[in-house]
Amino acid sequence: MLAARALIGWTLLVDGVGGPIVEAEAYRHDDPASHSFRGPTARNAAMYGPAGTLYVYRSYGIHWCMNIVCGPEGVADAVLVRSLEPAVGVERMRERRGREPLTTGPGNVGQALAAGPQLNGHVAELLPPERRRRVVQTTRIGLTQAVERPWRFLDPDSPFVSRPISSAPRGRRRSPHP
DNA sequence: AGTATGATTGCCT
DNA sequence: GGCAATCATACTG
Repeated sequence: MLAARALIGWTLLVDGVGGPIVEAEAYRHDDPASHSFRGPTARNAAMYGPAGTLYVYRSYGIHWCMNIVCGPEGVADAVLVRSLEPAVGVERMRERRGREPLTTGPGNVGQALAAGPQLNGHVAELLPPERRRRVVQTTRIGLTQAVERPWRFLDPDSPFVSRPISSAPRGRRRSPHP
């Protein structure tokens, strides 16, 4: 899960579209919340590839979510990409999404980058960070298993994270002046 | 502000 | 048949 922290700031590109990762969650093979917890299946096979392999899965029958394998081959540790900063190919993201936000939340990232089964098992294209970022650690989102494990990492200075801190509500802030 | 619900597919018991 | 690493919408107060 240290890989999840290390990935913050790295630019993820798919077919020339993407941006710096600002929010990610770690899923280890021995974690009840991980798709690899119960061993290999047809769906999670890509998780058993070498580090840098993409694992793309269908979420709730609707969304495509992207993971980057971060453990040794055969181990099936991965990092869920939850949010990016829209940086490269923003116009194409807009066409695909049709609304804001473009790349906040794993389902939205998948749509903006046109993730799908054609990407599953491919090698992720990653570029190193261009600047230093703060990273904070919180609990993960949307889980029913192992909810307490603080394996979500994010850049608290980025406006493109799905939630600034663990349990703060989403949405715009109140205007500062009366 | 919070809470609820439908969409839709693959894997689980 | 039930549920899930989600999102957008509709409703309530």
